[in-house]
Amino acid sequence: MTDTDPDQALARLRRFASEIVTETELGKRLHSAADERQPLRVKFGIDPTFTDVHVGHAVPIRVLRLFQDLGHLPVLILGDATARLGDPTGRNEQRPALTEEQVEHNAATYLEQIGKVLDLAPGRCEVRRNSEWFTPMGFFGALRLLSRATIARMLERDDFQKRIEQRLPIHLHEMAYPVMQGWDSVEVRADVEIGGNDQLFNLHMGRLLQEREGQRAQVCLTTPLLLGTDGRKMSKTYGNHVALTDAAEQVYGKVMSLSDEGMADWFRLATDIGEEEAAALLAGHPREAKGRLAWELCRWIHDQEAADHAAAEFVRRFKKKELPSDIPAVEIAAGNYPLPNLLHQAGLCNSTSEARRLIKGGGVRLDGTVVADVAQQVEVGHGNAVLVQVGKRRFARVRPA
RNA sequence: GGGGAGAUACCGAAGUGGCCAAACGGAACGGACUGUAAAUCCGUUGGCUCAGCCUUCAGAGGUUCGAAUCCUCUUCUCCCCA
Repeated sequence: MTDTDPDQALARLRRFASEIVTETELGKRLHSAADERQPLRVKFGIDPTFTDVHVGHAVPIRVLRLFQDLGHLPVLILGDATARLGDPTGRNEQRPALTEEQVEHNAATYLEQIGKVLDLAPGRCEVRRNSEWFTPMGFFGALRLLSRATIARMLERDDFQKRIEQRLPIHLHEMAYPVMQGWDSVEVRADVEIGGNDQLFNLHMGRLLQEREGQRAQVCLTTPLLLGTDGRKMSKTYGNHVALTDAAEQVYGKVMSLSDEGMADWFRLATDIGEEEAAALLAGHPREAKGRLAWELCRWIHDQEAADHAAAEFVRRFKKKELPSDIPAVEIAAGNYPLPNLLHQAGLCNSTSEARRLIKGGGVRLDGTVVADVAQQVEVGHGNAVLVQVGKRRFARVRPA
């Protein structure tokens, strides 16, 4: 335990909270934890359904980090059991089932990435997998657990409600999801659970189940959902996410294409910049503010050097409209190619048809000049690398293999 | 167990014998304008040896000169009744 004043701790946590159930209760627990020198057990669960953790996921993890810095104990739950089922939250269809191998692989990559935000050292953090208790539970154990929730309660969730209205299938096992997540809280005796604000229902389920088990119901702290590059909720499914595995240039570029409206949230949730400084930045030119934001994100996900480089590269490419300094080289068999085929072979387009369309649309440059002729022949021979550009972001130097 | 409706391209959704590679909308991509923002405007959106050809409308068969459209079976979903 650190000696941070509990009231101060609460104030710092509030920055990330969209809702706290209840704030009074959280305050009390922070106080009693300090008095008894007994860290709070702060739970956060993440299902290893994909290979990348993105910045949106990282928000609750940052809250976990904050709790950790305040001397509390994060309990990170890798939902290897729940991942195989799939969280129906916000879904209008069932998720595909994952195999055990996929889940294991994803779990490993998740831990590595989460380690960038949270100190995972034993003693500083507890990492659990929920297969630990769900596997031995057995069918009847599972039924006993499910008997604690009702259909009516589940139907309060509007994602289920919508699916019913739209006459989409809802499978029984999908209803099990919130109950499983709630049971995790019972198993780890969570004092607090963190989650995105779309998780509120699931977090409440944890309270309910804990009470039935005679435990003190956890405090729920939800964080606002970070919006992705297209203004929708950040999600891998939408492809609008900034991943913790993205290269610095990608991170910088993606952040720069955020909408202005979303910026304030990003400053608050994804950086450590203080409120006043953030307000000052936001009052200035949005481009400057966004540049700072992009730089901060790069520094966080990579390091300062990478951030500086990404910033310089960005200016070079989009302000001065120069070519990027590192254009990937692509080798293909030497020969004379019709332009569409060249683009396809070099991997810049998915098909020659797509290449033709882009050429007709004026989106293709050869050695810096727009080429609108579909029939253009390009010689790929010894010594002469051809600089090919498709749109604003796809570049390659094509040379013979 | 019985009855009814349905499965169309990335998604939503028209089409119900030839004029359908398939309306429309969303999304995406390219172009213009910019701050690689948003908004707006224009274009594109199955593949190819590209003014022509080839493969698509849940899957497998069938009818027909010709099928996304009709018939049979299969798989999946929704609704109603038991």
